[in-house]
Amino acid sequence: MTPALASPDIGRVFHALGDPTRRAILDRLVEGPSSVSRLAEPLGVTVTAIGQHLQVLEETGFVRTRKLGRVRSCSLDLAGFRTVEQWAADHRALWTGRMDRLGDLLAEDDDG
Amino acid sequence: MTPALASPDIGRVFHALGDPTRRAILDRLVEGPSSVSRLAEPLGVTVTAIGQHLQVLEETGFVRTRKLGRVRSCSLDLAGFRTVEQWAADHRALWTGRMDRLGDLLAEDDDG
DNA sequence: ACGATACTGAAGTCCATACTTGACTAAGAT
DNA sequence: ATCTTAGTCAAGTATGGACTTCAGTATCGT
Repeated sequence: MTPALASPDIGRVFHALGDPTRRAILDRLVEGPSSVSRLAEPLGVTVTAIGQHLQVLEETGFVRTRKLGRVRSCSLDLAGFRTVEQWAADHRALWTGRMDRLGDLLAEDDDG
Repeated sequence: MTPALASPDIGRVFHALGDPTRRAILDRLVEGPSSVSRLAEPLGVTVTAIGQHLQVLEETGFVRTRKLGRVRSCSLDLAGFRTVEQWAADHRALWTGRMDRLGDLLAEDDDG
């Protein structure tokens, strides 16, 4: 629904992906949903730290969580991923288009 | 040569894009090459700061610079952009594929 | 030669943030 | 009821990084 450039904060999205622990969480969630403590286990950090990362990942659309009993189940959310893809699509036209035109211009200097 | 997932420092690439000043530099360079001081002017930071950002952007493949006389000419480099696109392509298969299978398995309830 | 311009390097400041600990609540197990 | 497990909240620490100033170096204009 939200059009490409209306993406609220692409900076927060990139910032979220800039952290190795958060990327590790996402890698783990590709395998399927997980609880907070099971996410923490292999990463060598406390569950508190994971909770903080999860908040960032939720706010940026990479993770969705739901609390069932005392366990919080975390799963991938594709919204954040689509934000990145949309950014790439927008900037592909902008960046490569401009670069191609530059190439055209430089190649055409025999055409007065 | 090296396939997608071998990209060593995707973290550095995302970190580079996470900063608003660096994204502003890239936006400016879409218009064409620029000197360091001309990049600094509209951004309200010192040329030293721009120089530091340029180093990050060069190391992550977003900017190429060449020094001509006393002026450093900065232009867009598509390598960094392609790194992001490649990451998106790899994770599209991984993420959406897995999500689709999950959807098949669970026929899950969808909010939203 | 002289001054102005364009940048660079070292060093320091300051704030964001990734992490911790410890006290707490809530839910399941016995 | 009690103990244990799963997670949360509030502070606090500490390291990284975005930025500055100041002192250079090199190049250009006159």
